[in-house]
Amino acid sequence: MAGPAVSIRDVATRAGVSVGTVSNVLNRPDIVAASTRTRVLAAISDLGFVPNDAARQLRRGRGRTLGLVVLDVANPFFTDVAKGVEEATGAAGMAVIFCNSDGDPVRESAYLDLLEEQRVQGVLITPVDDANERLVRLRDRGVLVVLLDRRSTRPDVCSVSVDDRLGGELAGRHLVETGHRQIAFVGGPWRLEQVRDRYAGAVHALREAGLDEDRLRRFDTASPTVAAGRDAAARILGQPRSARATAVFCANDLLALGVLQELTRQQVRVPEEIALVGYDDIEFAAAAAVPLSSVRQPRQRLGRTAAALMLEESNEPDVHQHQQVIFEPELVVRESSRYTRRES
Amino acid sequence: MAGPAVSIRDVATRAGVSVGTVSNVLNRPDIVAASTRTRVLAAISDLGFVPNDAARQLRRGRGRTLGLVVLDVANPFFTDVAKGVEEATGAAGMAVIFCNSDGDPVRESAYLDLLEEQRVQGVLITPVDDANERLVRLRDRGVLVVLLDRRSTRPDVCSVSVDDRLGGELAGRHLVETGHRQIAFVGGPWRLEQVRDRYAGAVHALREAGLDEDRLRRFDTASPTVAAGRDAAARILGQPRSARATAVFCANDLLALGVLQELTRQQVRVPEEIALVGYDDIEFAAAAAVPLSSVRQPRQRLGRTAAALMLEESNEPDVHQHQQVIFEPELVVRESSRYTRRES
DNA sequence: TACGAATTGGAAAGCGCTTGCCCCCGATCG
DNA sequence: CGATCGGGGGCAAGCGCTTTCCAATTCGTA
Repeated sequence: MAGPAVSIRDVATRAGVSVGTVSNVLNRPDIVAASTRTRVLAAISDLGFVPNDAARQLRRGRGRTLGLVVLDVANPFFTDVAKGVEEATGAAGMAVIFCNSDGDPVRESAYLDLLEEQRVQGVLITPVDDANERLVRLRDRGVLVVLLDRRSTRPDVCSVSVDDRLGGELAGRHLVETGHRQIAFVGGPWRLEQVRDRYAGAVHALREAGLDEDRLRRFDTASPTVAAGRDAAARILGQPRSARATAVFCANDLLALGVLQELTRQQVRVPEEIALVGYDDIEFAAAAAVPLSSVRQPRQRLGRTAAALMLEESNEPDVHQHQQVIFEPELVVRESSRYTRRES
Repeated sequence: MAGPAVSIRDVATRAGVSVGTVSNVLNRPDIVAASTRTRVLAAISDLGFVPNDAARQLRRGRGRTLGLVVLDVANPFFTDVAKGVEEATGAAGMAVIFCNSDGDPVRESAYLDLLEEQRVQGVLITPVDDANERLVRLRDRGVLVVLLDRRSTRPDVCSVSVDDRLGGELAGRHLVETGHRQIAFVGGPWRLEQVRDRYAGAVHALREAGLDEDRLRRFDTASPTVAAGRDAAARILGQPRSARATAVFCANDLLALGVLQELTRQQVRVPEEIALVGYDDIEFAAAAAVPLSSVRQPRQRLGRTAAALMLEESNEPDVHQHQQVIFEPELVVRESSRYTRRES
């Protein structure tokens, strides 16, 4: 059943050359004479030889894979980021080990162990919390680390992120300008820096408009998922009518979609009774029951840039400058917040 | 910067034992005396030793990773499948290399090469076409192969799928029963067996009702995405009113969401003017502008089962029986098709 | 024709780990 | 009390590949 497992030696024998020469054909084809090269290549394809990357990696010290650790595979935001990463790495012939921490520090840590055992070239990660200690240790061992969707606090670690504070501000300002004075913020877990920053941005927008910051009421969620969104909406609707928010700003679109579902179920009209703004502008936001206003992030670009930074650091360590790339988000207004409230 | 790369030898020295003993502590702790074991363990943690999986793999012949090749990472169907896979493999301490063929045979093949180089234990794959030849070759080389969301035609290859024909039938029958006589089928690329089977199922439902099969009109799409769905809807609406379909059955929910968007944009009422049924029942289907009827598949279970099959074959080759697992889909009726048409 | 330079390919030393084999030593048995 | 037994651990041979160092061959040139 299991084939004969052809190795570089078999190729060498068949081509009538030494093992070293075959290796050269594989890695530095230019230094071997054309005639020998074709002969070796022929032997390779005759035998169906596929080099063993483990052996290569063992010899070279580091492999051709890199790890990508995200908070949630099921979140389209992250799948788009992953696409960007893949785009950049695929071109460089590298494999991506895709890990899903699910926002759980324990799982995150387990995956980091695994990646370390694999001797990956580097790790692109959206950390669950500020687990910098663990990441610094990784780096000290020679594993490149690039923070994804999170600003690095250390000058010697690259990061690619989007200005979440600004995003929060855009959303907050938009809601204030359309007349809202009681706004609910749905997000969580609070442990996530993204959530805190988006909240802070919204608070800033309120202050800027001369409003008291307690106009923005936090509804924490256990996770950034559709189900958690439905749950949060139920809590919001549980408030006495007079104190109830007239607008909801969600830390991501999954939550917003959940909120929207629950509001619809309870027959609350969006945006007339409650306006809604999400975050990420995932593809499904535009297709929602009420097309969702959302803060757009350059998702694929985020991934592509992070991967590029890593590859650069890996291939040209001397040229490479550590940097914190920050993109700007952009507010996309759709139905869900297209209703201007009379001041009350 | 790069740390001292501690190897098993350093651990051995520090613990005052031989390299072999350290290895034994790692792999067969029971055969090592308790006192030695604790000493070694202490050394390991003092030094922060992390075993090099490449070396282990080289020695053992095969690694602790497996490949998962899907048609589209951005499709929630596949991310849910991936979650199932991860669930099963994570428990077994295995890593998943997540690959995205994007429905492109070339990319698929490139990823297969890569996985082969990595000497993965096995590959879980939703093949782009019936590229069985390539997969059989893989198998002959000792790489386990399990087909995912696709029925295996060979008795010696495991597969886990959902009965797509039945799914198509359920959708078709439902539409026929609610009075539709002109139905559009949106799906593609036609190359995908899933698409063809779902279509065939719907055709069967028509026949069963004594209707001519040309009542089901195919609108092929280049890809199973939201954008392609919008495009297909435009084509459907381009038909003369009299011949225009009163219902659309889409080969997946992404397409259905796209169709819905375009219909809404052109102010065609769903379901009154045109009813809509999707496939997969992704989470976003229920949250759509008009909640989408859809054929539900046990997504996570699909992934979990496939991974379990692979692990079983890997760990207990003698016990293992190759099998073709087939789950049954289920129709979930929501707003988008909840309107019964008068016969015309 | 002959010498050195340049080119080409071979030999061999590991990379870090697993594992079969063997040895040592204290315990058990006749 | 000597021979036997068996558990614990050391030794060393590679796994498949890369890469450095050299030897051999070829070519250009005087």
